[in-house]
Amino acid sequence: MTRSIVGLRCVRFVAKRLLSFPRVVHGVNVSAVTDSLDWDHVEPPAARRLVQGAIDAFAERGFQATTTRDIASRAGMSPAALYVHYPSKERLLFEISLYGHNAALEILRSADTGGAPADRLRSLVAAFTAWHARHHTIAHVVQYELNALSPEHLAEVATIRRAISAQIEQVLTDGVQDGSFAVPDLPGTTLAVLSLSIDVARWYTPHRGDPDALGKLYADLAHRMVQA
Amino acid sequence: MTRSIVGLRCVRFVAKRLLSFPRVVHGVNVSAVTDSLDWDHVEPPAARRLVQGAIDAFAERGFQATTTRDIASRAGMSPAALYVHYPSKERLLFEISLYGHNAALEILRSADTGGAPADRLRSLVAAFTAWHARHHTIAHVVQYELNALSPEHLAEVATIRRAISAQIEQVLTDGVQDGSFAVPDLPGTTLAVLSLSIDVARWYTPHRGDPDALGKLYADLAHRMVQA
DNA sequence: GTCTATACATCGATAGAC
DNA sequence: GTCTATCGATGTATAGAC
Repeated sequence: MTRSIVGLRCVRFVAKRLLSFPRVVHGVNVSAVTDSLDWDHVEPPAARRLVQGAIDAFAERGFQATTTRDIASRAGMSPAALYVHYPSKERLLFEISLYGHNAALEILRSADTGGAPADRLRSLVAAFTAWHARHHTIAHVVQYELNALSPEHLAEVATIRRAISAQIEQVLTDGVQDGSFAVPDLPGTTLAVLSLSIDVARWYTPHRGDPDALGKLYADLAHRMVQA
Repeated sequence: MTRSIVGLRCVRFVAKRLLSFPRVVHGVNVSAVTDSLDWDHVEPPAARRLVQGAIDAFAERGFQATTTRDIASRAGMSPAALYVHYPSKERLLFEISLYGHNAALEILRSADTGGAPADRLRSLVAAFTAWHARHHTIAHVVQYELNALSPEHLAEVATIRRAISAQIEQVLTDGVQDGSFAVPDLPGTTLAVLSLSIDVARWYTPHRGDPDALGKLYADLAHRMVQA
């Protein structure tokens, strides 16, 4: 008896998964929109599916317009099941935003391999830009859903954002010091360089070209903005 | 009798206005956030107050998180009164978005006064950037609430957006032609120049400096990005 | 850990008096 | 053209069975 119930449940679950993937919304296939960022650290798999569904939904409609029903449905479960894994919709956003911010910072840090300031800047901008293109879905959530975070959670990601900004500013400072850069307004130019990459998350879609090629172009443009 | 009722209403109305202005939200005074863009063409004044309240609310919380009650309250009227002037919340957004896009395009066109491509580019970028800073509230709505528009309304503003893009691209094309610019990737660089200015609407607040000074800085950076 | 069912609040928009 | 009152839909989150 118990076995048959379990069996029925499994079948039902599989059927639901098959029915819900791929999904077509407004004529556009939005299945597996979530990019290749690793979410393996999220356990159990049901929680991971929720995170991936939430990223897609938040990027597509925005946090406020996304319903918990939508997120749960993308993860192949009922609305109530969401609350077993996350205490609120906002908490789900926070987990995504926090991990996304850390991933972006890590990309920047691992791209800063030393050498001449010009080479470092080019490497940083190329990596940061390509990340925003390649992971445009989560990048969109990271950059444009900040005001949906609670004040406490916002403060936490703001710390990471300051570290990201500091990473760029340091390279510009070094370049000014050794004379390879001419930067009249250091904070303003730092923000402009960041802006260039961040705004990619607003407009990028896969059909707009290769992320690495875009990174190279933007590295070029950023370098020209500051070179002496 | 009739007179006394009218009198009472006027008093009540004035009292409501005094109570609702200035407003403090989350410890921040948000009164008269709406910038100096002319909304004199919106008649009657009640409709104008709705537009101004909606701009502030949309920029502050986003379209989806803004309630019609909030908009009406900022305009000093009841929720129902909104529907006398606008048939829906989305229509209010569309009016704002349409006028904002047209204003931005007009700024660009009037800044393009001829001369050398370098001077034209600097003038365009300075004006477009300063506009996004000075009118950052409506610019935020213009740039970041597009997906809340109906498909038909989105198509209409998209036409204006293409004209804005074309204006920048033309200057770059002219500069390449006369040899003053070196632009390997014309569409990509056009987008990058636009990005720089547009992203201002994401981060700008009045305490971050003078819009015109920012415009000059960005004109400089954009020029350096493309000069031969 | 997932389900069905639902509590409870709030939203966009409407009805009808004045 | 503004109000009060409210409809019907929908949202987040919870209760309790399994």
